[in-house]
Amino acid sequence: MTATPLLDSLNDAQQLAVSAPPGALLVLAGAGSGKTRVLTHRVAWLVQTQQISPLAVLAVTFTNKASREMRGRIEELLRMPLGGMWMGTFHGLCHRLLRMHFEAAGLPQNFEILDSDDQYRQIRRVLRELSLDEAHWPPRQIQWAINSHKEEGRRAQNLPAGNDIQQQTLHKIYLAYDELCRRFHLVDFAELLLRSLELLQRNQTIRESYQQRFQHVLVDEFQDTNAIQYKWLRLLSERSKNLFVVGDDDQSIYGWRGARVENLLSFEKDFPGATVIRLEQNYRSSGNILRAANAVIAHNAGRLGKELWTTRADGEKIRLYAASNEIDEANFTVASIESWVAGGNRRDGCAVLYRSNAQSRVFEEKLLSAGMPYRVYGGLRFFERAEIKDALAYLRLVSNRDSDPAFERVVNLPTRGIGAKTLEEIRRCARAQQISLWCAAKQTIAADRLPPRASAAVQRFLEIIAGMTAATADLELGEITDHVLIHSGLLEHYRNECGERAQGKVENLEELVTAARNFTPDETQEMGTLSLFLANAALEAGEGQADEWDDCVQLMSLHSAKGLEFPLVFLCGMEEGLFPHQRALEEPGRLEEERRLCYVGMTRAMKQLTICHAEIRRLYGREHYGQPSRFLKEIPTEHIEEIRATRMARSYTRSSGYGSGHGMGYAHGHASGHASRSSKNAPANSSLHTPTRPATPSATAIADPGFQGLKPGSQVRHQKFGEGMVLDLEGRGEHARVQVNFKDAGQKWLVCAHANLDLV
DNA sequence: GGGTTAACCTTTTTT
DNA sequence: AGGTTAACCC
Repeated sequence: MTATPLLDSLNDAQQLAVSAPPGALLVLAGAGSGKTRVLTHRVAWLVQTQQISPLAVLAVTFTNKASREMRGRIEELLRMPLGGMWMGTFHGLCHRLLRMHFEAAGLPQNFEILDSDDQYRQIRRVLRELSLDEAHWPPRQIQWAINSHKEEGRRAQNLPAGNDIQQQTLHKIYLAYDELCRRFHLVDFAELLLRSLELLQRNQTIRESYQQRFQHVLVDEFQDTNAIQYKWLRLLSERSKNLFVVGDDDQSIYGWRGARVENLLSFEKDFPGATVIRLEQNYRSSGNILRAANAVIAHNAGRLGKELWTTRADGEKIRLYAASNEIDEANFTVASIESWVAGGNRRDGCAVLYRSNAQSRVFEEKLLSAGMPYRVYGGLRFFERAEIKDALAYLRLVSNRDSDPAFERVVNLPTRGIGAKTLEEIRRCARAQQISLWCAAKQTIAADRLPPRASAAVQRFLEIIAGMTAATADLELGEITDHVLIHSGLLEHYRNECGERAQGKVENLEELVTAARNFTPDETQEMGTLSLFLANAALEAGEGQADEWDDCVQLMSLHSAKGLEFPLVFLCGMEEGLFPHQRALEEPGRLEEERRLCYVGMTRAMKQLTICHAEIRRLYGREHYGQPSRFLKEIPTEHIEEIRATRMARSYTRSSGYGSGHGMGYAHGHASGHASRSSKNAPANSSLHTPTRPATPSATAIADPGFQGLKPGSQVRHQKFGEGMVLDLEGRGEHARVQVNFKDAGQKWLVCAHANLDLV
């Protein structure tokens, strides 16, 4: 028994962390080691035993979901509501700061949040205004570049103009974009963070009041923080020095979007005297799974170092299945799930994990034909759907007519005779006088610069908006939304659209009214409920799928799986080029992140982990010969059991929809399968399929004279590049190409007809 | 203004 | 391959 019941249910390391004395503290929390428990108990402990007011605590997470869950759990522990405690995502908290101190932050009170889609549109608008060709200046890349700058804290004004024309133009676009945002009161996601940081940096009074208020700052998923988030945290905890961060360098999988593991790796250096506590006891996975995951992650260099252990039994070995293609892979997976469910287990205990979302389709098809309910994570979320964004745009105009993004979006939706010409005229007027599109539209009509028809159409649009504003002034949010949907003509527009999708859109719009009716702002401010609703829609896009099925198989990318756990996990598509992803192989330093992703995937599994790879995979209309992922070779063989397909269960051709699966037809191999595992390096030689592979298109390609008898695994010599191994083949005849990994020259695609390759 | 065709892109995702 | 988006034509 410990001093407080809060600590009773914790292990030694967890107790140490939860009851640590004030100061900087890093909890290195391995997968499944009770990270969330430590965070929630820490807050509860501070409040309960240290007489810290919840108002003096700042707790930061990365997702709204995590934040909600954490709040709920702490409230449960304390048996009291945490009402005024500052707890939320970085973006949510920064937004709150900016709303409260908009003036000091140099923002108008009615600033609007741009989500990435809105931001993309604005960038295109800037490109248009600068007369830059989108083909040469891809908006996506510009968006990425601008966000990277902001996330590193670099303002356009402070950037050097750059040496080459590329950099100079980018700089020009960045400047113009920021100017546009300033002019129209727009704040993008990165801007929320940067602006908030600058507010604290520049305004001493505000800074000190928050530094004084927040006696304890706690951060979840610290390995995912980017440069400004880290600065923001340091600044806020500068006075109290109580920064409690929880993270796992081995689960850092968002480096590609600006997250800096370095923040975690150098924590002890940045905070001299900081305590580091390791949580290494894993409560999730059985021994085989855990040791295999440990072995894989051990291949990474530059780790803080951690080795998970468990008191659990070894459990089942990791099942390894070499599928002939992605269809076979899906059939096998579905069959396995079927027998698991037949054994009385829940479907939602099964997860199919993959590297890229494109892989989900085959699984969906097979699950569908097996009559197995499933749920795919990822994809468009509620507030990101086009029809919802249309409706929100109307609401935005009602709340603030000067919102240009909203104006652009719905001025002619449903179509009301306002075409590109008319719009261009209005835009020109707006640009020339630095006024909003709304004002420009008014002026354009007044100045009689439009043909009568167009003029009348614009006039009608302005009246619709003005009419809605007047009519909804005294209504509740739900009724406002309802009114706007009807009087904008939007609902009618989607009702008239035919097809299944249109019906879903109408349903979504109706759901929006429900969402609006149920919306209760969690902060009472001078801002109208409508504005808060709109800000909330941008910050919290809602669940990926509207209807959450009760008990269904879970399909998701490895990234989405972080933080979750399932008794039964399938890790699919474990092939070189797919996982680790080709793009990751091309960029230096990305391989380790892929390995961490693999580690994350493996450690999701509690009872049984199945890893699949396919010898041939059709992806984006091409067929690829994938060698088994290098990560497989990093798993000690004693943790692996190979599953072999009996001939009958195998789906050899793509067209046969054979083998919807009956949980039969797969034979369990034993540890003796090591020899054949190593043979997977040269899949074409595997005795399993070579003799019986029929003339699939790919097999034809191999027999094609263009390939001169090359196949994956062949050793070849090139006059210039030297020796190498064939990785992949595609196309046929004179267009046939071959991918070779040369010892010295690296990976290259060559046209067979010209390459003059010699078989070694 | 609506419907059709052609070009395009396709890692991972939250806010 | 497949889906979306942009240009294009009536």
